[in-house]
Amino acid sequence: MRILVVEDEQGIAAFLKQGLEEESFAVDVADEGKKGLELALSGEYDLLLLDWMLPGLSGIEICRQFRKEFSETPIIFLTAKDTLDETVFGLQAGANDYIKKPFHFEELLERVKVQLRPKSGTHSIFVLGDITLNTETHQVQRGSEEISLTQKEFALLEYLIRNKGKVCRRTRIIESVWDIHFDYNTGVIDVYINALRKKLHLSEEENYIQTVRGVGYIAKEI
Amino acid sequence: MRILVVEDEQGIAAFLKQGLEEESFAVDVADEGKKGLELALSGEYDLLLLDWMLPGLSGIEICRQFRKEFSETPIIFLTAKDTLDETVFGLQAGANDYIKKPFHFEELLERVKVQLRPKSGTHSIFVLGDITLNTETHQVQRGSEEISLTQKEFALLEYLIRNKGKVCRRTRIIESVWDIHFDYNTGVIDVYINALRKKLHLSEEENYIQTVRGVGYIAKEI
DNA sequence: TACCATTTTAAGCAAATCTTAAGGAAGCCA
DNA sequence: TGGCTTCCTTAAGATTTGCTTAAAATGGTA
Repeated sequence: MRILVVEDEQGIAAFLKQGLEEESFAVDVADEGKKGLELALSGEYDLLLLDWMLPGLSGIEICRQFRKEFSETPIIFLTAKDTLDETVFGLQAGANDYIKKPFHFEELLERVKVQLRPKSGTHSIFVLGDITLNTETHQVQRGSEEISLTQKEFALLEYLIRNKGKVCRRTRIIESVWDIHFDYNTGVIDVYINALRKKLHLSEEENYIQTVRGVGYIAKEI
Repeated sequence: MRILVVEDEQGIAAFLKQGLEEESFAVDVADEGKKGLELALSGEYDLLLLDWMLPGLSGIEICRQFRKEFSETPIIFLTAKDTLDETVFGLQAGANDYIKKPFHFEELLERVKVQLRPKSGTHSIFVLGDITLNTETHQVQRGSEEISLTQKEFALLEYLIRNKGKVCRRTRIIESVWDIHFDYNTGVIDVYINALRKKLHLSEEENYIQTVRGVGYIAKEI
């Protein structure tokens, strides 16, 4: 799941980025309105977090313009206390929710998940064959055996399982898991796929993670 | 735990009643606004589930009136998609959460539990293996040995044990225990984890507080 | 004010993790 | 089959992260 944060206050932006990334979202930050809209319109994001007051373009203006192109992507506003009354306009402009500053991260996360749920089903347990992945406890099991994965391994496996049955293209993987949007001529994915297959003891017959030559990989029940 | 459901659609009401009763809640249903408010004001309920659109009194009106008498009892709204924008007013009127229709029962249950947690979780003694933590007396014991902790140490341990079995991400910890809601760049957590492990004499085998690299820590029975 | 316990910062070290690179294997097409 | 591309595998170097310790800052109290 990719989230765009448009926020000019460095501290808040960094805090959001880190917190959301710990919840295994891929997060990009724009510190200014025009840049924010530009990124948003790329259509790569599953959710937008917009500050209300922004240099360049205001949050509400971004919201309006963005809604012309994308009607589904949820938008959440971050509003300061003294502009709270105006949030009605934000909701009229197509926002889905708003959060008062200062906010608790937990609350924000809740709301983010609420917005994303109908789309992705933010259940914390994912299953692939006899493999289970729990985002709450950060545990992975194969049958009854507990598998210890590193951060990146975990993120990659989560991405694959979330997209179970669909081909995951290398570009998308590198974007979502590594947050790299350019120049992805690197072999990291291969290395990590290899590590996953090893740690999960995947054999020829139990090939839950199959390679699609020239395209990417696919996680499949067999 | 008693729950009042105010909902005019028979099907949904029955569905909720059965589901919640299976979770061993005591559930009453009102199919109309006035009756709902009347029952609610009896003060017998630990939580209210209010439909947004109701014959008689609207959900939001019930919410407002009810809040005048009971400021603590949590209220959750059930809102249809097309009235979603208005839920803001619900939250302003004193609701604690809202759920979009159609919803998954599991999701609703989760939210109900979240709302009831602060009340039901008033147990003052928490246990982790042979460690006990008493929030009332502010005492911690390992076996029969009394462990003397500082405030922060205590708060951190309490947070970890309250979330026993779940990964506690660093951002969350810093929020809940240190009350820092913006970018942090500090090693305090490490220092305090270290202090806890020392004071509790945690060894390799009795590793009740495990680190989840790149994410945070997890308190675990072994 | 001066003392003490507590909290926070800082820094060096160790270890896990991430990335790169390179040689070999396997798939694809003429 | 031969040549090309893509993928697998491994290992070494680079980077990040967490542990530990000590010293500095903070805050309460006599």
